[in-house]
Amino acid sequence: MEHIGARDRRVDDVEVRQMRYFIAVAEEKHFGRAAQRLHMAQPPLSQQIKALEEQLGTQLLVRTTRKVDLTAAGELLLARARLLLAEIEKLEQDVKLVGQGASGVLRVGVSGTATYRLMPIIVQAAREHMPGLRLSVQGEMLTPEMEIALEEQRVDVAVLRPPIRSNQLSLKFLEKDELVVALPEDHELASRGLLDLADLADEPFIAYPMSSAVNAISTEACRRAGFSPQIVQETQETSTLLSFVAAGMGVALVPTARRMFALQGIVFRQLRNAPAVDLAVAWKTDNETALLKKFLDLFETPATTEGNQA
Amino acid sequence: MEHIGARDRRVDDVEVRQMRYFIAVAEEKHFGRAAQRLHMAQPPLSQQIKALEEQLGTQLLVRTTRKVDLTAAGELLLARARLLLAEIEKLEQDVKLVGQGASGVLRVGVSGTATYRLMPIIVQAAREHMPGLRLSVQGEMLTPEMEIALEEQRVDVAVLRPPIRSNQLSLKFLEKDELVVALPEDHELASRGLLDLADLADEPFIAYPMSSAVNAISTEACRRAGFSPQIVQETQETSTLLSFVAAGMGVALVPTARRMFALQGIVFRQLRNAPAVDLAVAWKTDNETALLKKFLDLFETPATTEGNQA
DNA sequence: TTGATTCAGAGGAAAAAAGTATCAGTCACC
DNA sequence: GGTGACTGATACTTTTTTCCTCTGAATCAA
Repeated sequence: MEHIGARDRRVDDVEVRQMRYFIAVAEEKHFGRAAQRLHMAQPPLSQQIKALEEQLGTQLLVRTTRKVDLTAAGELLLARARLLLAEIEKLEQDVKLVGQGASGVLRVGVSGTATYRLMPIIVQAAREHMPGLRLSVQGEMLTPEMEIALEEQRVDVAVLRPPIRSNQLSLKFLEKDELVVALPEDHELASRGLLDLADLADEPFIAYPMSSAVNAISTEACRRAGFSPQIVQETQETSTLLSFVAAGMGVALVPTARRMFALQGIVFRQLRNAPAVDLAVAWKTDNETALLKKFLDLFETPATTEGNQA
Repeated sequence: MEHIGARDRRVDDVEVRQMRYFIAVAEEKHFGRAAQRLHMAQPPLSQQIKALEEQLGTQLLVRTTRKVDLTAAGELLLARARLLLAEIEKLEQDVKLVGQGASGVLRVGVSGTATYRLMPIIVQAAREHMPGLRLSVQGEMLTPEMEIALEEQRVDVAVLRPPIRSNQLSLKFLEKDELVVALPEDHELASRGLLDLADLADEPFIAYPMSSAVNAISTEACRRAGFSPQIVQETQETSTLLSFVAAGMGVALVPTARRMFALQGIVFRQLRNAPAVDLAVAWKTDNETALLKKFLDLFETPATTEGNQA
């Protein structure tokens, strides 16, 4: 005899068409209207639904001549079938796109805070517009690291904070992020809405490493505000940095994080005349891959505020 | 005339049957054998594949009379169609279960170690407080995987290790697990009761993948202890990981496992100032099913140690 | 060149789906 | 309580789709 793989069944398969039919009926709660919506007559629709119920061995609808209702199983099927159809449509699109030649792998480096805020957006956009593209993301990097990685072609694109030293790289400005103050929630300054940098003159600071752009800007801003920050702890990872703040070890200046970590024990407060750091996307100028170009195009759409990017 | 909703298309729909056919051909790389496997003749199979290609407007296969190969689009379709079919089968099962009187089905994703320790407790609690609920559990997953699965609603709840990037998800803190050292029982350090991380500086490490939270925390902790772990083997499954340790290939850091594997050949040792990883339950914020709410309530009862969760 | 192998096409048979006509149950309303 | 309007199911026919058999064209090995 012959072994029949479970994958190769035939007859009693639920088909996409049946799911569409079921969704229509479930949504309209009315065979007639559903049939109309599907541009078909009512009897074959009834038949298909009945067949579906038989295939699943389960009653999906409670029919009276007066109205149609969903059983629990029907509700489940409705919810999941909708998702499934959406997935199938997405798959169709993706296959078409890949058929038209969008595919490959890009290695992306991302700087500290952008890892959590911007990167998911980028990944999402890439998924949408460049399906088949694999992104290999390395987060929580510092600008100098990324410069070297770009030059050595260990990454293809980097989301970093200018300025950069290298002249082999190209930059595209993305946005300007104001720095905000991260405070332990029980800190006395936490009760105030808007702070001056000078208010922090005597506070212990948790800071990014010296080589980071955020640190450079922060230190410079403090100097102008008339004090030199007392750094008690230095750390590269934003998540770690914020844990230190939560633990009450000090305060920190971090780039605006609109919907950042709902981190317990931390509050964010705005600064008057807040210093700001730029965010830009960088790539090696002589890298002229079609894939890279298309990826960079993803950054075009949002109103690319042409700010200064030094 | 009449507006046709995008959901209600007809003719050019990709059907489940076609996907099955395509998978067979793609796997066999041979129309004849695929047809045999599908219990049909070869010509109709060719026709269906051709029709599929036309519907997608994309070439999926490169045929010579000598062999069949996949295009990039074909590879994509193969991978995704497999997943899709698996989901459809799962859906069928779930609908049947609910039809037979289960009050509902929740799909749960669970991260590595929690699979063995916490999951049985959860399942037990669910059985007790929500009889009729069927849990469909997928274990040994990584946080990024689960995030995507939650967003795409392929799972309803996930037990994962923060941090998460997505902002569509909600989190509820569960517990903090200290990392312990897993050692081969004949290891020289096994004779000591409490270890320092620095003791492991020269040991070969078996580690979870880079994208896992445990790996991130471990690596960071080692860095602080003044060394960079030498990773000789990477693996996703805790059971596999521990087998490597048992085989004497190296040591590993794993989350506390009170009643973990009584795996022969392994001993666990505590660490001084042990790093810890959080465990949380996550769900898609806009999923407001009654079933999900009730399930989440199960996590309320234990004295929810309010720790900070970076 | 010949034979074996493999995929595609043509035309007819079988199966599935859709259409038409009709029936039977329920409810609103007089 | 009877009547008519409305709704979904059934019976049967027509149309469409899928599948099968037979055959042909292309490729490769000997």
